[in-house]
Amino acid sequence: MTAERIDLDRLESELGRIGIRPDIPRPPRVSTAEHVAAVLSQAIIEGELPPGTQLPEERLGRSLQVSRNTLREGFRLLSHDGLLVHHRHRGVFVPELDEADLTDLYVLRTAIEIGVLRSLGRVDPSRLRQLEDDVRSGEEAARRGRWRQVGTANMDFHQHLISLSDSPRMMRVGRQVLAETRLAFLSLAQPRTLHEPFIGRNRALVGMLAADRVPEAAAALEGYLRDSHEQLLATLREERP
Amino acid sequence: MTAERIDLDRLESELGRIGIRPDIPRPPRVSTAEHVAAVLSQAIIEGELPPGTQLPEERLGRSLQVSRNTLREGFRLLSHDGLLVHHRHRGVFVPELDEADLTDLYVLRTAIEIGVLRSLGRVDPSRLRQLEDDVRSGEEAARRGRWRQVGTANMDFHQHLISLSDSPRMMRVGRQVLAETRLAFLSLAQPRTLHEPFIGRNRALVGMLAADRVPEAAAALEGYLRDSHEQLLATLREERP
DNA sequence: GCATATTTGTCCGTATGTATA
DNA sequence: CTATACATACGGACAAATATG
Repeated sequence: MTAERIDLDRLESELGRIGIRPDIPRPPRVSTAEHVAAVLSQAIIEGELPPGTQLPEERLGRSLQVSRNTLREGFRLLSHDGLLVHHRHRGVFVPELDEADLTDLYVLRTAIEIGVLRSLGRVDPSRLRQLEDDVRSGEEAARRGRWRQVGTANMDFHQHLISLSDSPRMMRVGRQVLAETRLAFLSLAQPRTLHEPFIGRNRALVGMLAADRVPEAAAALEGYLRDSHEQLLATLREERP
Repeated sequence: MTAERIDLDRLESELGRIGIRPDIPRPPRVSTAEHVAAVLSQAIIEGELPPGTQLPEERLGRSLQVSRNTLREGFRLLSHDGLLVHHRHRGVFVPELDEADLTDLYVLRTAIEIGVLRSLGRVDPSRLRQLEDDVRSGEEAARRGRWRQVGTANMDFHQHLISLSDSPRMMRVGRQVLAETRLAFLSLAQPRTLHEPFIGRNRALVGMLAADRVPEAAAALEGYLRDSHEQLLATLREERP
């Protein structure tokens, strides 16, 4: 209980930095519920709200300056892609992922990412620029020891990889699964050992794509994801005996 | 406008058959918003609400006997997996899929279904029973000329195929993509030519799985989906010049 | 195990904003 | 252009379920 209170307090102090405030107008194209969902999503992914945190309607509504009805609409949006869990008559919580969730997540993630590469024809080199940027910013963050930032760059890399498919639905599912994966990483305490090995492998992937060796890249990615999954599982077992 | 009115009238008359009524209690584990989403989802998939239909809050709320707040929560749930589209300040509508949507849908669908087969080890024969049942009920419906029912059996077949993965997330995405695919089929007027060729191919797939020739089944499924996609595109172009 | 307090679930009324006839 | 219908968003109310002592 106390822990949750503290987390919510921290959220409240962060809110101005992240988003909603009456004096900071938001783009008029976005509904309030969607904006709420975006703010909370970012807070969760950034680790502002650790797994297990409850999000009480009344209090959070006051913090975000939205009515309970609107807040609940935002909750519905987020709970649908696994970033919140809804316990009927108890409220919404930041989910705590277990081993089964992790395995499940990697089954889906592998299907999506491999599916993208298998559906890809030739890759336009100009579209690899984003991937190269992500690799570079990952390397840069690693040099500075900012391991959480390395994780963010890595997620961007995979999101951009998926967007090579030009398929909005693949990108949507990809966004969901990557957000949940990020959640799994966040609950673990060893960002360095988790992220470091994959910086080089990301660069290698870009190389294969640039050389138009897409099937080779697909095979490499499959091993990559298998290794990442196993390492994540091992770390989870280590930290939670 | 007039057409939409008529459709809604039909929905209202169907509502009792489908679900909500004050005197018909629903399972107490399900929130009203989720129940609303389930009812609407079924109505859309069954073709009760043709693509393009608007769902006005006030009127539909009266029909379903729920408040507008609750209805809106249900809308948020559905719009998130593509069964409703939300036009800001205009309302929610049953989506009309175009060619791009169709192609997009099949990219995702292929990734999911092929991903399932590729992640599969040996298949427990007892788990193929559901698939066999779906094939049989498809054949039966075809004999009777109930082509829409053939379509339903086909969707069940693919849902059960995906559930072989034992991955809740794969099954969730599968449900979404299959529901949208069903929507695409519904807007076309040739259920027979669309469904007939695939009855036999479903049976063949079960045969390969039963014989533990999973990679062969994966290859067959890939061709299957490619053909289905092309046929659907051709029909769409034919019916909408 | 019970009584109480808190939180969620659901509904209603209303004021405002927006798109369309 | 105005008129109208509808969605957006808010706040209050009460019932129902859960958590707390």
